Amino acid sequence: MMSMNSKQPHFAMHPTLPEHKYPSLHSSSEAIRRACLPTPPLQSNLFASLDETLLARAEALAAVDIAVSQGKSHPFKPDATYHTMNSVPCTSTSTVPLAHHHHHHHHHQALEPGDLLDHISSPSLALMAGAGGAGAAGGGGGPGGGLLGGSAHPHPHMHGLGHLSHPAAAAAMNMPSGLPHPGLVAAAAHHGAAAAAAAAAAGQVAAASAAAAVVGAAGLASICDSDTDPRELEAFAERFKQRRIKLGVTQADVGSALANLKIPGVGSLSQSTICRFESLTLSHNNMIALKPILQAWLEEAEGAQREKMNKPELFNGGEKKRKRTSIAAPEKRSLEAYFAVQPRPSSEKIAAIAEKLDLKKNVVRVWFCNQRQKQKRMKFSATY
DNA sequence: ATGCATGAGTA
DNA sequence: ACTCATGCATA
Repeated sequence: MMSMNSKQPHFAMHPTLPEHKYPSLHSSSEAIRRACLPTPPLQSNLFASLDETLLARAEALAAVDIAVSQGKSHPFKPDATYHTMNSVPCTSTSTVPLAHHHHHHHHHQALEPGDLLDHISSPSLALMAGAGGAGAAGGGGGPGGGLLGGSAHPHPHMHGLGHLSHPAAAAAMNMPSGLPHPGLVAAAAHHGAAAAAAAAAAGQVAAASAAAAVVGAAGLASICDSDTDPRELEAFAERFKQRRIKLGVTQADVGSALANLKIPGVGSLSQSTICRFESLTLSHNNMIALKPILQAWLEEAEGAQREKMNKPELFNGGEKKRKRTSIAAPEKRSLEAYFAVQPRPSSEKIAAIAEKLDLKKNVVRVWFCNQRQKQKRMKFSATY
């Protein structure tokens, strides 16, 4: 009832970063991408009118899939696992069997910050938080290792970066003309002040200052064209990974060590995010936002390493685990079929699909959201 | 490495 | 209700 809630992941204490940097390179790619992926008005209209037909077709396919798979190997509902979170009761037409609330907990996986943090004057230790521990790169050992978030509280969620590039992305995506305002954007990209101004104009004041702070404090290079060049990003990602490995630190280690950089507005990141950065499976803007930070860490870590090596600290951790919903292959194929005809189904359609597939509406909705996000990932941007 | 999920900020 | 950045859990 009063579940204080286990661990709301994000805290988002700070807003976004307003970097509207639009190198011609980038914008054109984005424009192209947008022109291709999203359904043009024409198609939209078609769907609007033929929607039922198409949907029916997709459903038919889905139905077949389901029938087949059910006959083969799909005796139970895919909803087997359901996370505890407050995943909304979902008025799902599905009977909502029983979401076993396995309640929350408080991640106390972190070690005693007070003790350690008090001593982390030495960069090596701080920057390499838990290095040598988990083999995240090998298979996952998540951040369970330890989060020395700059924050002293139990929640390991200290997204420092927050939504660094929201505005930029949003602006980009919402710019139907394809080519936004290169001038303004470009300028913003080159000057912190300009960026702030531009952001302010856009209504992202806080974000602007945050961005400026980040750049300044870290001594990170200002956002330049080269930073937005996909090829540069790719090259950096590769260099980063190699040097990271050379340092003997895992992706998870890097993520937690970021908090020790003490860059205003920058907290720790997960192994997932570091992994995605290295594999370019993040949005273009996300890559651009993270690059300077990871670069700063890399430099610090390398400097600290040759300076001195430290003794390992122990951390513990370990608490609750939430379950992850797993959508069975047949259902997934059906969803893909629907997605093909309508990437953005209405709430009603989502509900209908959910019912047909015997999945919770929320699960279906999220699946579509994630599917859309996937299309936008750098790797497959096909912009270059 | 990736699938499913949360949440802030927006529209 | 969506987008985006991110994360936990897991293959």
